[in-house]
Amino acid sequence: MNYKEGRHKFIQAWGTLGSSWGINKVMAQIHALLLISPKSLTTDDIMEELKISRGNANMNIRALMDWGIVEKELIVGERKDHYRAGKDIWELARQVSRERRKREIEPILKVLGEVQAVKGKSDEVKEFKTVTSDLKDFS
Amino acid sequence: MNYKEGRHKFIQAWGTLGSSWGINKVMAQIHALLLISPKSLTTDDIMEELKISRGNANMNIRALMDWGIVEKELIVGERKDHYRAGKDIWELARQVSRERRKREIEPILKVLGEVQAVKGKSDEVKEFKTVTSDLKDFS
DNA sequence: TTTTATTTTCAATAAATTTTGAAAATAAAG
DNA sequence: CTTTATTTTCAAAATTTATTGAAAATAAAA
Repeated sequence: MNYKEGRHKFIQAWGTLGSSWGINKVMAQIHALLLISPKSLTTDDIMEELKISRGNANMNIRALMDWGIVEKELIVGERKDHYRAGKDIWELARQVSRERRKREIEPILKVLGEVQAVKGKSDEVKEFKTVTSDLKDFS
Repeated sequence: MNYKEGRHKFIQAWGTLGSSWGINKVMAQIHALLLISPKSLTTDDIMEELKISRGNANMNIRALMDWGIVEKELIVGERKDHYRAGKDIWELARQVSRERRKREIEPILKVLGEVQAVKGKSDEVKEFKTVTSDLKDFS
């Protein structure tokens, strides 16, 4: 297999994986591209490689930076911004899990806490409190 | 807070959480409803509670059964099928993680294995092989 | 077998999400 | 300050995904 084929295959697969985990496909693809790139890339590099518009590229790069998994790199003598992704997979996993906790787990924990205040002693209410409490402990 | 409010709040929150993890909102809501229900429920119960169509209910119940986290329960003397969800949260987590591995992780592992066959010894190729190999090990 | 109840399917529709592209904003160079 | 390069924004369009509802299929009862 040549490099171009392999790269394409990997980027596509990473995009698909992202989709099924609630991450925008292009966002995952940009991340894949930066991950395997030895050099940092410009918005134009990314647009060209993934055949996407400037707006799309810009928004998804921004989202990756908000997630803390892509950074701007200043290259002296260059006008355009360059971007790169950290190569440490464990650190990546740690950061993604930190962000998902903050964005998605904490809100549900809040709800699970709130609904403990439900009044009543019917079977329905007992089951409800048991399950929501178990979920809270589990998280 | 009364039971109805609490239940509604929990079901909504569980649906939202599902969405952001790539699980259909209604599928997550049906699961939430069955989780907190002391008795097994019929398709009509679910339709009424979540205000969804029969087709939608049916398809998502089926999907939950395919995931192995909801089961049919036969009630003697009743025509309609009844459904229930397991209450053990750890077992639930184990089952979800087993299914996601099978459906989503295994395909990407396959790709990561395949792309190791890329030929070349440029920096690009070296970086590509290092990163994809690290990802494979990590998974 | 015929009738009635229930479940399943799936084309059409609706809703949600993503993508584009061009204008506005910002930043650097002349 | 003016011009040019670059980035950002966002309404409109395109695409993807979810939902409906009615017909077909299946299963139980009469």
